[in-house]
Amino acid sequence: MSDQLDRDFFDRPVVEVARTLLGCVLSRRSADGEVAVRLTEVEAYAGPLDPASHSYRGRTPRNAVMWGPPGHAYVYFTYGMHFCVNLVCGPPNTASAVLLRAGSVVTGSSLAASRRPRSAVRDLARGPARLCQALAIDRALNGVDVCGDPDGPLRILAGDSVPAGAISAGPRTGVSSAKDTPWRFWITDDPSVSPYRVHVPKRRRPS
DNA sequence: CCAGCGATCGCCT
DNA sequence: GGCGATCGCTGGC
Repeated sequence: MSDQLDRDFFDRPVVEVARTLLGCVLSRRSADGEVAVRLTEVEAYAGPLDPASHSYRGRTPRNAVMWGPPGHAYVYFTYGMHFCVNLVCGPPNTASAVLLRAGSVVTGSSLAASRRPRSAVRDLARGPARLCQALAIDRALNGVDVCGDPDGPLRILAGDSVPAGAISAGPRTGVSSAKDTPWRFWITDDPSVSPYRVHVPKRRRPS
């Protein structure tokens, strides 16, 4: 078994944290059992100066957790049906966070599959909302400490370190602003990495 | 107060 | 590769 990361891990520049999180393990324990994924794809969001960040327009009730201490989960609801999970990074009060976009299931694959019955194994946590579905992450986990509580419902654990040469970088997915900032990181050629999609603004249906 | 739209996914062709 | 589902945050009025 691997050790839980400590708070200091997150008290660093967000891009460095993002790269280092690749290969680490996110474990979710619930009444049903445990599901854990090895992280294969992440994105860095750098706080109020980053136009793509939820904290860009300042503190709101939704993003309040981003201004809290590092090493906590920021869970948000989007598109009227999906949850996504971030890990808050330091230094404190910089409101930066890493979005966890994809992983491969390493523990509890049958439980994960029961939560996503139509999903192929490689797709169980392939995408930020699928990852939350496979791990049963929802609003109830917003703000939980992932590195300071060994008995917590959501923990981040050390994994095999990923060599720098095995990491790719590119623009963040589905983000309309700052598309020249290569702050999406993934393990090169890993099948659980989500397909890249450029942001396409939606047109309203003509009446 | 409320219209617009998003760090998406799954089903359809 | 296109499109509909579905809801709460945000900012403009």
